[in-house]
Amino acid sequence: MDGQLKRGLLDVCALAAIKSGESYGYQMIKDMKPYLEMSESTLYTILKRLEGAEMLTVRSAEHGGRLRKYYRITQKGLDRIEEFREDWSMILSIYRFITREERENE
Amino acid sequence: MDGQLKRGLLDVCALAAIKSGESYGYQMIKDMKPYLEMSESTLYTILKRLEGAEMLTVRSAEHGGRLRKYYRITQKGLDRIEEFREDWSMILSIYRFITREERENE
DNA sequence: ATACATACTTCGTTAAGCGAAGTATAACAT
DNA sequence: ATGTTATACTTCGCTTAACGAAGTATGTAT
Repeated sequence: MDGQLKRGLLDVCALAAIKSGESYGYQMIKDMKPYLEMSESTLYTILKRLEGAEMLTVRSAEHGGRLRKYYRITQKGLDRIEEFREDWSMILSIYRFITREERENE
Repeated sequence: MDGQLKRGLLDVCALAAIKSGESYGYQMIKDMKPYLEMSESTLYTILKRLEGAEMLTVRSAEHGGRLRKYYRITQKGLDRIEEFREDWSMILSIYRFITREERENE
C-alpha cells in the first residue's frame, strides 16, 4: 500500500488500539498488524506525541523482569477518534472526486 | 479537517484534477477546492514531483501575456489512480478497525 | 491610481516516518 | 552449554514532504 496514504491514519490507529483497554507498544503493533503495519520506532514516536497531546496516559510496570509501559486512552483521545469519524465524510468526497468517471459521450 | 489525513491524498488528487484533460496549476487549485484545499507552493511542489515520476507531462504556453504550464496525465499517472482505488479496501478495513464498537456486555 | 485576480517560483522552517542499531531479558531449540 | 528467536523499549540520523511567506509579473475592475 502507498506509504503516504497511511500517514494520516497512524495516530488514530494507535489510539484505536487502546480504546478498549490499556495496552503496551509491542502488543499494539501486533494488534494493528492485520490492518496497518508500523515499525517500532514509528509507534513509540507517535505514543510520545499522543502523550504530549494528552490523548493518552502512561504507566510503567515490570512484567517478567522486563519493563513495560502501559498506555491508556484519555477523553481527549476518544475525542480524537470521534473527530476522525466526523472527517470521514470529507475523505469519502475526496475519494469520489479522485475516482469519478467522466462520461465520454452523452 | 485533520491536516495529516489529507497528506496521502494530495498527490492522487492532483492527478485526478487532470485525468479528464490537461489543466494548469491555478485552475487545478480551484477545481480541487471544494474537496481539498491546497496552497500554491504545495501544489507546484507536487506537480514537480509527479513530473519527475513521469506521472504527468508539462508544456508551457503563453496565455494573455502570462505564462501557463499545462499538465497532462500519463499512463503512469492513470496507473497511480488505479493503484489508489485498489488501496481503498485496505483503507476501509483500517477505518473499521478505528471505529469498531466493542460490545460491553454479551 | 489602487486593488484584486491571475499564474508561477523560491526559500526556509517544521513535522514526521522509519531504518538501523542498541540495550536487556526470557524462552526455546540444538 | 550455546545459539537463536521473541519480547520490549530507546536513540540517532536520514529523508521526504507540506506549507507559509514573500517575490515576480501581467491583466482587469473600481
